[in-house]
Order: sequence, then C-alpha cells, then structure tokens
Amino acid sequence: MFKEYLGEFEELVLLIIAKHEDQSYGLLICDEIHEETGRRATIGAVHATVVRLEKKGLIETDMGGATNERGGRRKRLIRITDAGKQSLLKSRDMKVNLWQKIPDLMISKT
Amino acid sequence: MFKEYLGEFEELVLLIIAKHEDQSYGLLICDEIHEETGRRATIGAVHATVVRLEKKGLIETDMGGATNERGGRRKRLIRITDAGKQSLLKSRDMKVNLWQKIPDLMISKT
DNA sequence: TGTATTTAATCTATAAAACAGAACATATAT
DNA sequence: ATATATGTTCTGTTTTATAGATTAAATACA
Repeated sequence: MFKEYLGEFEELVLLIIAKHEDQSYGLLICDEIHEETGRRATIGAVHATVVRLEKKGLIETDMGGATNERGGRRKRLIRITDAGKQSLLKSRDMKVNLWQKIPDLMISKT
Repeated sequence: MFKEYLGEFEELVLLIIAKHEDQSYGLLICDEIHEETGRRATIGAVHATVVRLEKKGLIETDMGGATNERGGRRKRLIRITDAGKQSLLKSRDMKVNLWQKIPDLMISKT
C-alpha cells in the first residue's frame, strides 16, 4: 500500500489545488508553485505527484472541454476531495501542535 | 546533492529535536513521534533521517557520557543548529502563507 | 487545406527520502 | 561471568521527488 502521510511535495501541490477549488491543472500548478514559493518545479515532477495523489483518492481529475483561448491541448482539471482536505488539515494540525511545544529560543537572538 | 527542502519526515524529526533543545537522541525521538502524533516510526527510519539532517548541517550530534540510569549504550545527543531553525521557520511560513489563500470551503459543510 | 504556433499532458529514467528490522555495542545488576 | 536493558549502526527495499524530452490537441493564418 502507499504511505499514510503526505510527502513534502505532495502537500505543496495539494495546497495549490485546494486554493484553486476546481480549476487547477498541471501547468498552472507549476506556475503557482513558483509564484507562491519562489521554487521551480518541473512539469514532470508535478504530474507524477498528481498521479500519486489521485491514486490515493486525495484528488479527482477529468479532461476539460475545448478552450475558448488561443489554442492548445485540453486541460486535465483537478479538484481536491474530502479525503484530501482531511489529509491537509491533519498535517497542519500536527505541526501546529508541535510548534506550540517548541521553546522560544527558536526565535534566535542575534 | 541533496534536496533544498525538508522532507515530510525530516521536518517531523527536526521539530521533535527543536522541542528538546539539546537532549534529544534516536530512541527518544522515536517515542516522541508516537506520543505526539500517534504514528509509529522505526529506529532505522529515524536514524537514517538524523544522518541526513546532520549532513545538511541542520543538526549537530556527539556521543553522551556514561549514564547514571539503569544501563545501556551511550546516547548520541542531538541539537538543532541555526540553519535547522531557519529551515523549520521557512517551511512553516510557506505553508501559513498558502493556507491563508485557501477558501473557507475547506472547512467542509456536511 | 495544410502547416506553424501554442498549450498542455504523458513518458522514461534517475536520485533522494522514507522505511523496516536485524545485528551489534555498551552499560549495569546480580 | 552472564543476563538484561538501552541504544546505535548496518543492510536492503519501497516510495517520493526530480528532470526534461516527447507526444498530443487545439487554433491561427497563409
């Protein structure tokens, strides 16, 4: 079976998908990762992760219709599932809980 | 080279280490992961991660002296470095930022 | 019509992180 | 001495993460 917890990149991709409600797709996720975090992910990395998230039931996808824009291939539209939301919340809550137990020295005095 | 970002498990282990200031060690981390999250990690997984974190300069370790407890081998004591603290803060800030942009529908209505 | 351009997914291969548990080491108690 | 407790280190495997080349499908326009 697959892992019970979201990997680091899986969580990032899923957060971006959650942000876009149900109009997310591969290349957009790629761009958004860069805009939101400054980090460059390749389309290959994003796609592999999307496949994995779908297998785990954390997202659902289907091919969009023809665009009214310039041109190009149909998008694979992505939306987060309830299980995906739960997974994000669980991950967040776990870390919030741990941060509360870390002493203040974390805010390093120079 | 290694990855620029903390992996999911790396972050968890580093949070536990931060919590313990400078009295952390392998088996304790193992136990704490279970107590804090309910999740069972093996000592092998923890140790491999400690080695990785040290290579990355996010923690420092050295062997402790003889214990005054029951018995047993010396502990490898672990403490987080400034780079480690920065890494945790960066990871947290990135996610806090993303969460702020996720619509309320995340809190699912039944 | 047909060919260039744009947009985007899919495929192939590799590296890094996560995981499991056996083996080994080093204390103390008796 | 040797049993027991505590803890690290080692070996091997699976899952995630990464990169970028290739393929596909739509529109524009000559």
